[in-house]
Amino acid sequence: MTYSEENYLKTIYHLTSMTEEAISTNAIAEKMDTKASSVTDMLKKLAEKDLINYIKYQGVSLTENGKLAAKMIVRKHRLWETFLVEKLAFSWDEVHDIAEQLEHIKSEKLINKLDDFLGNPTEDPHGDPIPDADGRIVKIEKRLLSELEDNQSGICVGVKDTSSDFLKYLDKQEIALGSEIAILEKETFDNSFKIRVGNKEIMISNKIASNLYIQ
Amino acid sequence: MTYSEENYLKTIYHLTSMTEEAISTNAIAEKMDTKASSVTDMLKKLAEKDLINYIKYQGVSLTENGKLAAKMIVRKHRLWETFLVEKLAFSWDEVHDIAEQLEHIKSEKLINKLDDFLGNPTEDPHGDPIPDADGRIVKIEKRLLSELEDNQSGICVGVKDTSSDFLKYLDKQEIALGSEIAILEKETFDNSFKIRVGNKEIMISNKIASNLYIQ
DNA sequence: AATTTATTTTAGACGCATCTAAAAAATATT
DNA sequence: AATATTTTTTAGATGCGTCTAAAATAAATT
Repeated sequence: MTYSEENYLKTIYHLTSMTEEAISTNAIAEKMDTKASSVTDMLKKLAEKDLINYIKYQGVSLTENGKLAAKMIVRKHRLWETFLVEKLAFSWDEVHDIAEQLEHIKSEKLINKLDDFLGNPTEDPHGDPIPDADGRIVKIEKRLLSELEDNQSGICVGVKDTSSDFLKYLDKQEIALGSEIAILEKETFDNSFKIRVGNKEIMISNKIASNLYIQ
Repeated sequence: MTYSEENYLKTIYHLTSMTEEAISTNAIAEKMDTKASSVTDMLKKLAEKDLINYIKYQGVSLTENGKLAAKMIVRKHRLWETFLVEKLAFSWDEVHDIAEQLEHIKSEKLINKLDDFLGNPTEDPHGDPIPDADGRIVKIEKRLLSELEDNQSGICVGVKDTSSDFLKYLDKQEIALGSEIAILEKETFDNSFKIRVGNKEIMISNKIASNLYIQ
């Protein structure tokens, strides 16, 4: 599989997890910052290789082959991210672009040895699950912070938005995976929250609360 | 720089270290298992970017820019090899192909952090020097085992041939970096050697002796 | 239901890295 | 020095992934 094919497959996989319906050509093009015509060309190739189900004008879905292949790319991405943060002391906002390159390295033995070296982690530095060598994923129970009510609390176990900007904001507010977060007050007017993190009290917008996973 | 440009540059760098003269198009083509016409095309591109000195029909040499760029690729290759052997427990005959991929990952920060993580090694698992972040190389004093005479001895500090076949042979004979090797007898007829490694006595051909570096 | 708008696909082009076949230049041989 | 051989370059083609512009289809609107 080429570098480009892998990127398409991964994108389709991620889009699939956000909706029940078939994925549209435009959705893929937008996510990959490319043109719809380029996407169409690639979809033909992926369908030819039995990685996606593709009917002209009807969008696509992953075949079992495609889903497994996509999971293996995600596995590599998340294991490399874990390596970068845990072993090389990168911060969680720096690792995405590098892992984006590392995920295309072809060697099953490498990735399995890396997995062992890291102690077979089940989640990456953003709280996202890492598929095992067979593609199995350990689902963790989690809710968005924005779904909590007054006086409820939980542990931060992941982020929905993994953009560098958002992660840097969290660093600034000293919110990390494992942080205990308690809702002190929910403002009904704009759905913002007054929360306590550690022993600090801060205000966060609903947008922030909608991107933090709590357990 | 593209993946392919980097490979050409690295090849020219390695060929340069074996001769004083300008590198021929054919030499590059043979080493890279490609056609001379493909090489010519690439040489034009590299010359355009001021990475090589190229005069039609006269062969090529690296510019200062090109030499530094090549050293950075070699640095990456050898640091990754070191990582694979030291941290992931690969054997020294398995790492070349994977490092061949990893050497193209683009991130200066990554490679410098990896360097630190490994303890700033000066040599890779085959005894080859690892250029530092500025391209400096610590030259180690070494001779070929085949240059020694009766009753001389030394420590194995590197291999000239890094092919998987040769490395596997060495593993079988229990010869590794750091092994003490003593010449018991040199056979003048075929220049083969009777040597002692550890507490074993074995016969090795001149070809073997000509690919082992001793200090 | 007809028409407008949006989405998706096709057709044809381009850059990159490669190739084959032929031409040009350098080198070796007689 | 002339000729033969080898090396290198050029010319033109191919596959991959991308693009623009235009055509085809689907969805939304009146």
